[in-house]
Amino acid sequence: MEDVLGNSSFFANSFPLQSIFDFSSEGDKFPLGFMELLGAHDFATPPLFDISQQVPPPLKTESPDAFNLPATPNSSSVSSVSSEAVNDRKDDQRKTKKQLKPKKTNQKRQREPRFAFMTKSEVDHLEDGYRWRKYGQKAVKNSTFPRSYYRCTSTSCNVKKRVERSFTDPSIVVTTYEGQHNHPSPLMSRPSLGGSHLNSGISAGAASGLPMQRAQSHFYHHHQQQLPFSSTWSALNFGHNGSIVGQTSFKDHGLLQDIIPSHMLKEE
DNA sequence: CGCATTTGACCGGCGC
DNA sequence: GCGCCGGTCAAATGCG
Repeated sequence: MEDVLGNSSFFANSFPLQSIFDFSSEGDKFPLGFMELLGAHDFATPPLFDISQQVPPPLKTESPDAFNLPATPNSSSVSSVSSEAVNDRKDDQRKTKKQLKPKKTNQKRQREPRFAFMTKSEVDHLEDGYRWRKYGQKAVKNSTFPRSYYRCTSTSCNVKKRVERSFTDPSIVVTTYEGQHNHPSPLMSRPSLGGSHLNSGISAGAASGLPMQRAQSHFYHHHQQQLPFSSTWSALNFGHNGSIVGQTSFKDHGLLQDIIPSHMLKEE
């Protein structure tokens, strides 16, 4: 499971993404090309394509910056802004659920920043250095494949991810991360996983607590940090025949031209 | 025995 | 107001 990254990486379909996350209404294509989505550019423009389509800007007193880092690595002391909010709400919800006590939280559901990526893989659950527990599975509308919901097993870490196969290309797995790890990867110390590139690459992120967080800001979420993206991704060992679709050269259009539909590129 | 997965039920948000 | 849908819970079950 080492040399999987060479497994024909390319920006395969972009349509599945579009349909899945509906960045924009179908008619309008992307306001930004996929390149921007990947953070290849500095998109200073706000939520043109928030995958969580709900971004309620004025609801909380969170500045975009605060939103950017709901659970900062340093604030792993848990009590950080939005992540905590989510936790509270969930806890509340869980408790009240059985007792049918509908406590109306006035505020809209506050979501963690999310980012998604596509991976060409035969297996659904890709190894990304963290341990995940599956907590749900749902059938996806317009797709024959179910969507699986995972949560980080680390107690204080409420990072979630959902995994589903692309409807249009079953060989592609779409993984959406939500939230940020406030702990280093539990698997990093495992020698078995310690591919050299994994170790070296991920350590930078892990040192700060979260390898994923960097990539996160570069992806679909509209807040961004200037951090090395590709190294992070390559650092992640998406084992099991997995290869990040689009991990490769996004600095120029190269591959993209072949794969991304014209309407994507013409927007630039 | 402890942990992960499965799966049906439940809940809230949203569109009509 | 109602129904649909996405997301989550938690009991039951499986597995190492």
